[in-house]
Amino acid sequence: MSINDKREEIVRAALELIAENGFHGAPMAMIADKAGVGAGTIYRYFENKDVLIVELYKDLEERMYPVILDGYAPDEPTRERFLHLGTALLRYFIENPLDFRYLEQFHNSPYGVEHRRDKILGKKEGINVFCELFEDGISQQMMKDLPLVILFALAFGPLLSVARDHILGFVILDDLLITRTIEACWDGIKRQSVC
Amino acid sequence: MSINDKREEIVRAALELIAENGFHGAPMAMIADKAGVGAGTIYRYFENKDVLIVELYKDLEERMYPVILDGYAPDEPTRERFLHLGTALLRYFIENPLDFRYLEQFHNSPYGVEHRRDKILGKKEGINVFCELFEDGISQQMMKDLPLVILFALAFGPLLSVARDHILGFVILDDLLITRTIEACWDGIKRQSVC
DNA sequence: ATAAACAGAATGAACGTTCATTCTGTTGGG
DNA sequence: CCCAACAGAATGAACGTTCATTCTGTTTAT
Repeated sequence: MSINDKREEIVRAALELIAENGFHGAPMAMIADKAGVGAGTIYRYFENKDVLIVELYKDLEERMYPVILDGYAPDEPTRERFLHLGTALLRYFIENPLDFRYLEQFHNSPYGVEHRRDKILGKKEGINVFCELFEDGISQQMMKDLPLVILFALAFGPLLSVARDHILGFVILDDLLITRTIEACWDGIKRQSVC
Repeated sequence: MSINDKREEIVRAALELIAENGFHGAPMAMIADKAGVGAGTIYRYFENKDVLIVELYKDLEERMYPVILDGYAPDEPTRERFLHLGTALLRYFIENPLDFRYLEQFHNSPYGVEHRRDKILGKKEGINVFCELFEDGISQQMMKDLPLVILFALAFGPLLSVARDHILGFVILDDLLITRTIEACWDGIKRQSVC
């Protein structure tokens, strides 16, 4: 097994165990076992458990963004761009339930809050596509004039909920249902025309 | 201190510590300390930590429902009923951040998933008001004809997100913003008229 | 006086991390 | 071409800490 394979195995094992059992249901010894390495070996690749957890998060983000942005055309109309991103994101979560569960665990932990604070205050890259989209939408008067965080909540809150429901088996999302859900999210953020 | 006071103190201490630090940042000894009782005393009131956690959850639910249902008129139009419930819920979370944080911790833990499964499959009471509202809305063709879980996600997903953002200080929700957010949620679930 | 309620010390299981040792592959002198 | 010497990767038993829970002696109420 090459060096990269070994790191890869550790990361994969950690992802699986943490996604399924949470941070505290994934002792280092168990991760080592599942990865097929000795307990001490993990520490040759990651300084400690916290570092492993954060690195794994970064890995996931890097894997995710290209997939979501695949086929994304910044010159399409706002609505189409939103539907593209929303659909891609929801599909990614459904097709990669381990990734989704891990991201949830991470976001609901102290790591996640810290990370979130950095992103919102310090404007890290990555979510920029989303920010731009929303800022465009507002300035074109296509979207409601609400603070960005609220637009994010309206757009992605439901998305996370339905992804979780699907993964836990509370609903089965087929293509039609995915489309209709994302369109409903759009209805939430779009400026309602007077009828 | 009467017997009920002592139980009350334990529950309050547990709520505070778990809401702020998570289940694993709230050791029994610390809860005992904060409650002003001995560590062993907790076990006179709760068989073990799990029982304490679940009982605390039930306490919160019982405290919450009356507040949210206060002033709720089942004969009002669907839209008004939805705005009432949504606003009341969001307000409750904002005014009781400890309760909110605890509920989040709970829902994102194995306890919560279990509980959720029971509710959705076994139809426990409590969320019935919400179910009725959505079923009404669908049959009156006021709401989109989507599975209940998805309507729930569209309605409450954003609500949880903004509550969290407010509590973490990422946004400050005043009365106007609360109203506009809930109205946006309504836009998400309501049937869009053709323009 | 008695028994229930209580506090906090004691207990043992579980965990993250360390480190002395083993294993593995590479180098270089003959 | 061979193998002795070596480097550093890998290992897992052992350590110290933390925690839920239990035990024990004391206090309190009746």
